[in-house]
Amino acid sequence: MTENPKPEMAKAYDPKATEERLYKFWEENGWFTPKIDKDKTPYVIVMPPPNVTGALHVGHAQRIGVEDAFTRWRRMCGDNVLLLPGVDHAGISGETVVERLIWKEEKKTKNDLGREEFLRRVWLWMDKYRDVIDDQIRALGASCDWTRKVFTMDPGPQKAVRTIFKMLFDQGLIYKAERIVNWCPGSRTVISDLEVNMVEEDGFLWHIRYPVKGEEGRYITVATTRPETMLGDTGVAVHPDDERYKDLHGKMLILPLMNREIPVVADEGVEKDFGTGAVKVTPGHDPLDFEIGQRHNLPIINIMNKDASINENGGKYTGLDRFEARKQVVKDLEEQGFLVETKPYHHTVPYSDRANVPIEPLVMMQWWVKIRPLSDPALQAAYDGRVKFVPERFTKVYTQWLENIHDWSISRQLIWGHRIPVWYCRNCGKMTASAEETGPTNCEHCQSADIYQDPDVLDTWFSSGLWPFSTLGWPDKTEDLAYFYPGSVMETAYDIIFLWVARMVMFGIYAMGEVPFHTVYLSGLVRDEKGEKMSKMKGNTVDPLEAVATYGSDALRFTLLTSSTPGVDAKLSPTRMADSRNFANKIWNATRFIALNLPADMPAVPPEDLIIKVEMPLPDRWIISRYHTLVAEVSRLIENYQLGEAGRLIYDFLWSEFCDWYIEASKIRLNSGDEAKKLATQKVLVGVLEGSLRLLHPFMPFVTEELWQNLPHTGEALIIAKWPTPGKRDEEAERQFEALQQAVREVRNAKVEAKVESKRVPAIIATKPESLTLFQTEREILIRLAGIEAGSLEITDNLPTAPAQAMALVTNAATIYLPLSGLLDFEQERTRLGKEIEEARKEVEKSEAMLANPNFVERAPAPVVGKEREKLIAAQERVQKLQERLATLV
RNA sequence: GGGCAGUUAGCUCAGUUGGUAGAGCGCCACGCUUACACCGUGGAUGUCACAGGUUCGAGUCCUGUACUGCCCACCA
Repeated sequence: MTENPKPEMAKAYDPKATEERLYKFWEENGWFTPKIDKDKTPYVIVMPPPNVTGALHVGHAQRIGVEDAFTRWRRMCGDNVLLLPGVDHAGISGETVVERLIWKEEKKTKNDLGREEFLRRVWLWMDKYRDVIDDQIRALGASCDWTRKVFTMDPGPQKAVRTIFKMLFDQGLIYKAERIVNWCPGSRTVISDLEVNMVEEDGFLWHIRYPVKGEEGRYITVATTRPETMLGDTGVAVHPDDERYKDLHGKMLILPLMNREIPVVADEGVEKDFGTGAVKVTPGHDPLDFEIGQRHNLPIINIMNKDASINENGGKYTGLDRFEARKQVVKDLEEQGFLVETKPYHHTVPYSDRANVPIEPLVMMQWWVKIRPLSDPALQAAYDGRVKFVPERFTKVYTQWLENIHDWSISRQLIWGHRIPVWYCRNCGKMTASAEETGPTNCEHCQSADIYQDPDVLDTWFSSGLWPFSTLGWPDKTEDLAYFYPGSVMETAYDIIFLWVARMVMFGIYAMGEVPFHTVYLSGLVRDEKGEKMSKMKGNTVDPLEAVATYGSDALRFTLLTSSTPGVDAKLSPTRMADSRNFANKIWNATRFIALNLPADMPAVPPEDLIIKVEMPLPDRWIISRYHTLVAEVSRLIENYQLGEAGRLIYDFLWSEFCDWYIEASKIRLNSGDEAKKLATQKVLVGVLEGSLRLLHPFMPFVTEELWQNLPHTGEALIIAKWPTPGKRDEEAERQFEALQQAVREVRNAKVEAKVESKRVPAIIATKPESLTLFQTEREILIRLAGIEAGSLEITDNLPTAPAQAMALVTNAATIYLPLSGLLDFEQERTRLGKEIEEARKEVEKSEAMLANPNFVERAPAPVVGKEREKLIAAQERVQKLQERLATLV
């Protein structure tokens, strides 16, 4: 194994000094790379491949943190774990990035270069940049198997794409059709419905009148938000039942500006109550109009070029940009008296998610996936629970979308991407699909060699949908595929359930006959401090590498994991990251304290050796018991995907219980001079800390590994240490220690309240008989932690007369007198006791009321009622003792 | 138009089988106790958005309302 050179422990934790070294240590020892082993259970998370074109943002950091936390947890549980990394070629944005670069440097377009040359350039760019984000993933500590890293344009995934395309094509599930599609004039390609955003805008609703042919002075007034499209109008539609227009059905209108005759048609799709009740029909440029046109056999006139300028069908407007044309059309209509009115109108406009410009609906021939045969099984998988969502509510989001799904347009008019593996025959005109890398040599129908390939490429999400199995070698029957498919958990953000998750399920079932993962864990979005979505344009992004540099990788990860709940957006604040950094430093110093004083031959204390024995000192029994509780809780929470809550529990345990109480208490025995006691204590210190570090490792991999290496241990590394199993608790010890804690807190509190200057105060403790032994045995804890003057401390269960010049502190197990001779202000003490009595009385009243309710006593579970009775008795005793004391102060 | 979340201490948020509200930060007061000032000790602050209901008991379940955010949807 590769050695991990460890320096002396510094006074504060320095992430920079450890992170890179440990990552290398883990990776070089092969712990990220699972070996196929039939006797072990595989656990697989295929990482969502980030786009090559962008650096990682904190959202990625969060997801990678979640993925790696589950991965590390299962690895420690003994599973054969694979976290598979990859990169996506990012279709449109990949192409755009390179286009811009070439334009900037050479003032050339991709058309100037030609397909082959442009592709060559893209590949050059990709080869240079596709490994850049690897370093970021490493910096975040992801324990992924780099030997299996995949790029969506690698030969494997390329083959997978061609293969599934051919399968679907041959079965008629991929087809070509002319339909109205979303054309993005910015990217000059078709995009799918999911890539269209509806953006609210203030626009206008223009009312235009169309003269009725042959009826001088009669018009139909239509309303439109896009007057320029009238150039392509081939009809006007009204509702069949609309009395206003009934006599006009079938009549002809004269289209203004174009002087074309267009018919009035009656169609159910028109809303009578909206606008004027009459709709201009532009089948070439509007989805609804397209349908109406189909129903009434209206001609389709395309008036736009690919860049959304008006084409030769636009009369005098030919060559104008669509927005220029709009102005001009409105102006002309107004001048010619056709414009009735212009109303301001707030509406939604479809924008291209890719280029951030309004899309243009166009009628075009494109490739489609006939989706129902794929979506129905994917739907079924969610219905019957073969695919579960965390949180559960997203199941409905998923199913509702699939229930209403439309065919998927998969062709893109781009160069960069998976090219459609279909060849056209110039001889017979038929199509040949092929999965071969080189394509077919002849038309499969007429054997002609005169064939050429479709120029388009596929939607990026087409290849992404194959990711869970294309990464493992499909369609080849590889060992990886047989062993690691299906995966376990798919972790991603909820905004790509449709774009990605649904398609993986569809393709997974189609190609493999089995769902690609049993659980979909959905992270929320990470927002900035104000709760706004982070984006480069707003400039409010947090660079994970900067956060890592400032606070450390563990701090960033711990913050992201503990400040969020699955599926809920989280705000990232620097103070939270500082908290987490402080936590890392806290456990660093706790370990430093423990490790510093250990004997050289100190044996390892594995968690399974943490067994409570009756002869152990109380603090040992207490902390071990608390530790076992923690193990059980944390394990349960992680199994239920509640990483945040699990992380918080570990934080509280280590900071509050282990550091503040156990370590402080342990100092007594460490300094006692008794070597046997010292060693016994050290064993518990080491054992509990080591076990807790195991629990914390998935959350803070770097510090925990580093600290673990500094403690006595068996095994090579924490990353491959065994996940602890909970042992037996000792509830009696927990109760006793709590009694001690209560006493200590009371004294500390009293000292502050009475403004005692001296560090140590005298005390007399009158215990209940059953607590006498406890207080006597743990005398040193009281002295040290509460700050009691050792020489004066008297512990008895038989105190004939209470000291007069003393504060009296009443706990459940004892009354503690602090004889502050001369310092005690009687008036103040009476007031204090009065307040305490009042508080205790309130408790008594509350409990009494509950217990007086027969319904509560009869119907509530026995333990709940019992607990309430105990509370009542304790409170009553408290009131009584406080009153007695108050009486003596008169 | 349909759907889904959120609304808890000054701030950021936890609170998953309904048992009577927590953490961190911030604030106030102390404190260099030989691991840690990236620290320790103590303290203050909440009709858990609002209105009903179910229940012995509701921050937690049901109904409705308000505000905020998100998703889906072919009203020109």
